[in-house]
Amino acid sequence: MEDTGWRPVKRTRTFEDVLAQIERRIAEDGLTVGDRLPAERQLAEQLGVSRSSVREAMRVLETLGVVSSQVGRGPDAGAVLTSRPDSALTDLLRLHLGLASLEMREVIDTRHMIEQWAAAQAAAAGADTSALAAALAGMDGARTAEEFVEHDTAFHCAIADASGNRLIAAIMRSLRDSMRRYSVEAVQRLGDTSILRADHVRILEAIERGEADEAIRAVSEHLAHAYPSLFR
Amino acid sequence: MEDTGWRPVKRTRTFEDVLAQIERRIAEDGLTVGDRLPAERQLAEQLGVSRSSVREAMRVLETLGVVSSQVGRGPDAGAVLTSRPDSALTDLLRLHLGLASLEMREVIDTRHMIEQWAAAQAAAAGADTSALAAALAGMDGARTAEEFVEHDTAFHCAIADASGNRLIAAIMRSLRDSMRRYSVEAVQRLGDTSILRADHVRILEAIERGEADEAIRAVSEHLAHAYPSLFR
DNA sequence: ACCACAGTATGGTCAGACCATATCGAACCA
DNA sequence: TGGTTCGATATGGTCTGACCATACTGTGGT
Repeated sequence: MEDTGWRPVKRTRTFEDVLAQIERRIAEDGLTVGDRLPAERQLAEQLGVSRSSVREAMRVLETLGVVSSQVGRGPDAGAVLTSRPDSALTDLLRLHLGLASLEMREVIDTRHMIEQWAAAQAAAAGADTSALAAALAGMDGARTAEEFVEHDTAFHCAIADASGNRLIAAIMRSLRDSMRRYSVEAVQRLGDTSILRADHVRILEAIERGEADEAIRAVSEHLAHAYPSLFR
Repeated sequence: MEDTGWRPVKRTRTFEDVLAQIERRIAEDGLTVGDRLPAERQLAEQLGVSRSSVREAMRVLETLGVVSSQVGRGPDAGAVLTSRPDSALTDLLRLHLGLASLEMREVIDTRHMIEQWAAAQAAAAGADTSALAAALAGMDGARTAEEFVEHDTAFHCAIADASGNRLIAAIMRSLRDSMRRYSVEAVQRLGDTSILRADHVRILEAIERGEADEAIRAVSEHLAHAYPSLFR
């Protein structure tokens, strides 16, 4: 017997339909950050699906950092459109590192690339360096490796922020978050952080003076100092 | 009356607990790609939660590209650990672009950065260029802008693959996916693709000859040709 | 050795209930 | 008039239990 009809190669799950509908509404209605989505029950009725399916779609959107759900009542309750790609990227990196489908080496190389680029951009753009100086001061006051790394992270994320590219900045934050433990160990192994401090000052001054090439060199040498075992 | 106890500042939802438990088991049991998670009902019973909560956790893991669920019965059924960060990143970018919380300019600048780096790495590592050549041939045979862009994407992703860094490669694929429509329009506006072809050949040869600096220059000039409106 | 078919484990979906939380609003009191 | 209290209500969070669709498993017959 001949089979004239098509069989769908890939089933479409209900929550995927819901996702598509929500995405369509975002595009068509021009929704943006701060706007509210309909309530779960309402959305379920509108789309003719169960609330469970709507909830699964919400979970996806929340995971991707696109909505944030609050309970209760009032203007702030419900699912609100947000823009938090950072935690999504952080979760992504952490889980894939945990699965050993990514290696720390790859994360650090990526960070190296981003940081050079961001420092050069910041220098070329004559970016504000007050956040960098503040982080530097924080490192000077740090009394544990954890504290030091916290402010060190702030310093390097501030460079990414200064580049003016929000995607780069988000990736940078996620990279730093996911390698935090590793960084603490690296600082503890290093013991003396005075070399790192000199590197930071050099980076800061290069950006302040608008010297992009020098900023790139400074970043590169800084990473070689911080993670000597990874550089050939 | 004094309140001696702490009130949790942030409620913990059940599915977040489930996520943490699954992540812990992945780490403790050393689970990796290809291993199976317990069935939803079984997991729910083990953790003392409802199946709904387990399912919401699964949806999150699936969104992050860490598990893949198949229905049915047998060794391939159920939730299997995978490593597909690409679609997660693609969804992330697409949604945030849709919310106007990211601009195409930022995506293209990021691509510029990655591509320079990847080309330099590939050149320095003496990477295999057969995939690049194949993509080049595909572009020559393309008869529509869509077809051209498809092979063009393959070419540039092959550069990222050749860098040997899977994180970079995944980001590259996502960037290209999310800017696909934009690329097609750019090619249509351009009309003649012979300049792009010359650029591609130049990039390919630079990588083959191991000339990292020339590869960087070639990539940079190529992007300036492809998106003239974005370059100062 | 092959094939047909019932059994079963799996995810997918639904309906309906109840809970916790936060606001709103009306009634009440000063 | 102003404030306070407290019930109503809208929201997400969770659970239960059912049923469906799918795809393998095993059994029994040929």
